[in-house]
Amino acid sequence: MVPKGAADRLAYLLKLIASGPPRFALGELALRADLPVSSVHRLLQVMLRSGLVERGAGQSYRPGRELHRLASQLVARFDLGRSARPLLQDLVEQFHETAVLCVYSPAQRRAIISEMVHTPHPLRFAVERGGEISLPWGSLGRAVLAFLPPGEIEAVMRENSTGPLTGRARSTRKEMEAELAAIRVEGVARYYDPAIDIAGVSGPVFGAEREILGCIGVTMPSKRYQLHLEDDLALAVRGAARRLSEMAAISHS
Amino acid sequence: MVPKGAADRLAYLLKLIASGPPRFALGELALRADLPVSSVHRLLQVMLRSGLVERGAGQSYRPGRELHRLASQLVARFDLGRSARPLLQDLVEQFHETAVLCVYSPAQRRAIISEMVHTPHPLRFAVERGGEISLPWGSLGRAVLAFLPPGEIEAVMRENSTGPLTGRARSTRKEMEAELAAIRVEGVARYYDPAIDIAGVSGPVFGAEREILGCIGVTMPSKRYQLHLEDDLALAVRGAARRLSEMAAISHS
DNA sequence: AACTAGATTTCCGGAATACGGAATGGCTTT
DNA sequence: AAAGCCATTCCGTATTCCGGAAATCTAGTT
Repeated sequence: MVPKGAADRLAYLLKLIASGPPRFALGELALRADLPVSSVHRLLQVMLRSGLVERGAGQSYRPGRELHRLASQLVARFDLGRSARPLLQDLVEQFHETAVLCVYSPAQRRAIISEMVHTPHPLRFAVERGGEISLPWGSLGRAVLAFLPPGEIEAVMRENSTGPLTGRARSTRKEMEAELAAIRVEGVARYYDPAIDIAGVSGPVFGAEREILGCIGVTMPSKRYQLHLEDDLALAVRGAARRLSEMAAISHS
Repeated sequence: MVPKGAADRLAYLLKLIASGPPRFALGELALRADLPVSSVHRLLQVMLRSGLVERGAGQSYRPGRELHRLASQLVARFDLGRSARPLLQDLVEQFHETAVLCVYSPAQRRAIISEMVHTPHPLRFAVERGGEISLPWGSLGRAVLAFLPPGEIEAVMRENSTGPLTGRARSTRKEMEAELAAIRVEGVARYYDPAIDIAGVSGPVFGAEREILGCIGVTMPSKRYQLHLEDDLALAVRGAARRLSEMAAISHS
């Protein structure tokens, strides 16, 4: 479960630190990491030496300036969230429904809501930045799932066997594969489930080498789904996703 | 010179990768890192496993999605460059001279230009994002240097013994210490050197725990320096730097 | 001020892993 | 089709890592 070997563990701890609080204690980190305190301590010494973490007031640690510098360098090259924002705003203006950007994390095999522009409608979903999206359900998840490498799809399907909202068993492997194939052909994932009053359309976003980065989607109560000219919506969503993919490709060339 | 031990080397390579090209080859990285190819290869396997790097087309490597995710998380919490931008713009509007944000990298003991808003004047310096600032010279460097821990100041002074532009030896250790003390008292660093036609005023920017993050400064040809009401300029620069420090502190609490 | 509870830091022997030169294997190019 | 280049694997050695336990340190309390 927990990584073994100094290098593996350093990478593991870095992720925990980046996603953790701005100040943390040794013991607390050891607990989150599920590692012996002395081992975490030794690795923190390494990170201190390289500036990736620093000491704070009292006896606390914090992400270091070198880590922030490293992050800035990467984000300066291309910031998916920032680039997506105007596209999301356009979608909301056009359809008056909530538009979101999801980013996919291959290591955790999870999709996370990264950016979001809300609909003006008072009835909307309580999605929030940082919220997790289940890959096998909903348009957002499936827009990503459909474009994962085959082996990864298998793994995701094994891990998530029941739905997060409905709790009911998912469709069979075969049905699902057919649905994903359809998504690959059309270039967007549609979802419509009156039972839980949710609907949406999402398009995949790719990186410079056509690896999947996430998706752009528009979600709404299923009641409002029919009101839209569905093909217009699908066209616009696919267009936005493709534009974003192009921007990612250009910035990495 | 090059780090030894798997964890140290992983941190070292991560920095090289983040600051390197968006696609790279094993051999190339090994060369930049000054490490044996087989050692770099082994460490890249570790990073692949954790998603920090990924394979690209052909046989190339690239920064992985996990690394971008990690970077986004950190930057989302607080983005110094983004927060500084409006402050820089205000300074330029007010004084019509180039305003810049420098960030300090403690590991390399260097300051780098991170954000910049140019003066409308046609005569201006060819400073660019990513350009290095020598710490012992100029207002930008000294605004940072003055607020480093004593041991670090010593180290910087030992490393840089001659100026980058003038090439002349720096003032004595004693003189320099007096100048830095004055900067600490006043809260801004002033620089005025007609010999190389450069002048500027800079203020230090601190993090949540008063560690120095960098500085905000306004630079100009020395000819134009007298035209400004110097105290107004110093006051405005110090104000901007303090505002930015407050923003950093708030976002990390 | 002295004490206590909690945390961090150091220590150390045993074991696992990192190390890197050299050989192999696989792309890409001429 | 062949050659050159680069990535990958192999393997014996030696170094580093590992983690429980002891020693220190810090902060809070009596």
